[in-house]
Amino acid sequence: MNPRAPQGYDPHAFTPFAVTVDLAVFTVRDGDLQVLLVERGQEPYAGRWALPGGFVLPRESAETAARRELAEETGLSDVSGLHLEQLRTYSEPERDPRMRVVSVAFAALGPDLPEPRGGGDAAQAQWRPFRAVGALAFDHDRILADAHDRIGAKLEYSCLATSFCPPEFTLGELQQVYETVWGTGLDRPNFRRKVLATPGFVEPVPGGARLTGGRGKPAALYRAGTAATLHPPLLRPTSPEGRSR
Amino acid sequence: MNPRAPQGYDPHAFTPFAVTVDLAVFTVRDGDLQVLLVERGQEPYAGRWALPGGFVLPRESAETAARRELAEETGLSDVSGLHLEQLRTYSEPERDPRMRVVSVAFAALGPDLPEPRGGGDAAQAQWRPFRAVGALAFDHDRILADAHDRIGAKLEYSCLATSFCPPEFTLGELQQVYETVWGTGLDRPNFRRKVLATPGFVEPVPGGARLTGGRGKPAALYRAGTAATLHPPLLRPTSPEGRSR
DNA sequence: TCAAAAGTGTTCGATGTACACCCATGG
DNA sequence: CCATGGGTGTACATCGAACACTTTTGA
Repeated sequence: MNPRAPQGYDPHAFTPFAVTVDLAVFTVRDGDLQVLLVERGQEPYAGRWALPGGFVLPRESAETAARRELAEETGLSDVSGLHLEQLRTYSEPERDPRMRVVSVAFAALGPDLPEPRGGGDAAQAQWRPFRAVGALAFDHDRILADAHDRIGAKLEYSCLATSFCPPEFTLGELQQVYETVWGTGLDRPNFRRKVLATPGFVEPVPGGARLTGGRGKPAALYRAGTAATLHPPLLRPTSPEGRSR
Repeated sequence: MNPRAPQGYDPHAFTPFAVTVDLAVFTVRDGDLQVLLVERGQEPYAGRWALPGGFVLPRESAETAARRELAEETGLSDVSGLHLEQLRTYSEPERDPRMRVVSVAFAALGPDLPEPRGGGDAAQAQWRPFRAVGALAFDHDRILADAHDRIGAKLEYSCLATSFCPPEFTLGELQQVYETVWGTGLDRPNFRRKVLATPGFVEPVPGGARLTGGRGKPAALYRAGTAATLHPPLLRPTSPEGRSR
């Protein structure tokens, strides 16, 4: 805050900025990490894919705006359960060729979300495999890469992975989240022990069991626990690669 | 609305915001964690302490603005070596009673920085012990607490601690950074081994040695290495407390 | 010669890793 | 009865916590 402004800011002391939110929404479908993208309808970057987002309205915070946009873009009526996390703010002067736009970026995670309804205009929205995403509009490549890095890192020391799972899930599904985001394989017995040894990470659903692949032994079901952080962390394999996949 | 906008945004689609930066600048002096604060000269919150900061100018990014403010407030001619890190953005509609202000918060770290020159006006700037900071203006309590949490967490898995040290430092000084920020004691022999076992964390200065407390064996000197992250991390003691202090 | 700070060695339990093995189910 | 995925047991290397001990300096 500028201590030199008399009372009420000097109207010439600041430039007005437009403030937007951009969302990197991830989901795991069919063992594949996917991102929600929209196709731009007009210039600049017409026809290019971009992250969904929009303006922050006069009476809302960036967090509120992000959740509103998330609901609009995914078409979900209840997004209150989805994990939404502020990433960082992108404010390079030239990031939007038209005017000065500062964007607060968010990462959002959800379990196998439904197909998005197309946006109001010609713009369409779609889930795209993360690994196959090409060049995006504006600085959205960078935002998406930062979001993926953050998610990957947070899996190590937080209980975030359960946000990618439905309310009841098997340990195999939870493991697949880690493997899908990290792009590595993990040892199933050790993963299992590690997760169960962390109090509050998951809690068993008493009578639950589900067949996952159609074959094999039915797996026990779990719910997300109350813990938020993982002590000690679940580190991703260091050198070349894990094992089974 | 910006006249450059070609077929740009609908002028009614967005509200203009003022964008500021707020800085939580930490330093370690006399084995104490200190924060740079400014005293506000006028309403609102006249006479209250606040984090330094100011408006983002038309042609600069938030990062550039933060570094400029940092130089102005600390009075240092060269702040290029100081660690500056974006924390998050605070955008609650009512966070400034006068108008809509979105603030990008940064955390900055430096080794035993000089006394700040007072700001141009009645406002004065001072180093204050972090543990003794009272209620600040606006939402700066929250920002400061978030900054401290972030710094503490980053010490665990990054080489950030060297940013609190002068160009050449002893392992005892480095350890004191951890102890000061975390508020715990650490076992010196184990700390030493851990640091030296991490390639690129520190590198020895060939002939260097320094007496730290006036008494005792002179300590070898080290420089910051090239590594940025710590694998494996240097976790802070879990339960009640460490040992020596 | 004592206090204080740096630095080394060693023990022991916890943790992670790799892998062998058994269990339940559908085709 | 075999493939497939869930779940258990175990041996071994590695790491970190705790603490005893030596070294070098100033008073």
